[in-house]
Amino acid sequence: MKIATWNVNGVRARIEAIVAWIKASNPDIVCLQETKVIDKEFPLSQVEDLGYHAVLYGQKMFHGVAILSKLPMQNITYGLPGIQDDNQARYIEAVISPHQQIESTNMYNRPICIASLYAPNGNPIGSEKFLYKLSWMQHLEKHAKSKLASGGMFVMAGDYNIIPSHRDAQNPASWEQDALYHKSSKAAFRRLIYLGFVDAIRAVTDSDQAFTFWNYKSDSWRKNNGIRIDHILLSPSAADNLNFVGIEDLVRSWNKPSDHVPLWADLNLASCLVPHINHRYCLSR
DNA sequence: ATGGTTGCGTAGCAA
Repeated sequence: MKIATWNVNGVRARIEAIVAWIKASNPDIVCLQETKVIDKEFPLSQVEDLGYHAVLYGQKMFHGVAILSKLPMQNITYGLPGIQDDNQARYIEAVISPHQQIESTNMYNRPICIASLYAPNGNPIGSEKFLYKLSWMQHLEKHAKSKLASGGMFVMAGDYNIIPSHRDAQNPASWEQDALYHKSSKAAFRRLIYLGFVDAIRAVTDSDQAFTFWNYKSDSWRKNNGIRIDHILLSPSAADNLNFVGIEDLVRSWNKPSDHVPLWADLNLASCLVPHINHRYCLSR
């Protein structure tokens, strides 16, 4: 199961590129961020024509997240749990794989929970926006901890707006006064890792060139002045089934690109098949 | 570089 994430910077401006990329990449699940559109104006028919279901959590002008999936989705959560009176559409979560029986066996697929998130940018440092970024990350940590407690497969994909380490920027020094690279931001990301998540990219490479974002300004793409701020975090049971990880960086060279590129992780869910349990006593870990 | 670019929506903010 190929799970992709892409901050598209405006789904209406990007729909042609999204359709072309989906046809080329054929993901099973797509987490979108910065759709910048209310739900009724989302270009739904164009993704449905490609065979995807969609769940949407958008708002006017800013932010906005969505999940597209070839399989139907259940138990949708709109907004990051625990944030009161949040007026920013930055989180949506859905459960996929409805315990389908595999043909002519008694094996079933385990459900997998997918989150599409768009964490706050937080600039400038010291502002209300910065405090909101750190607060939002605290709520994410709390929610993620409760999700891990179940032991089920959980994948958090999206734009975290955090550069985790010096390896994740072409020019780390230029980010030192930026909220994306502030020590409190990096600490918030590490706390997610400490919970037990696996950073999908770092499971497969130590490369210092694994960027997902290049600023529109100052010719950043041509100079490869990039950063890695889009991440796929895998719960332990999801990470156990990780096959491949990829960054579709060439999408950045397309006409009218987003400033972010798609990132994906492929899980071998065939190895996640579980027998249908009929026993009276069933031990879980 | 107190800048540089893009999307949304049509001024100026957010990134």
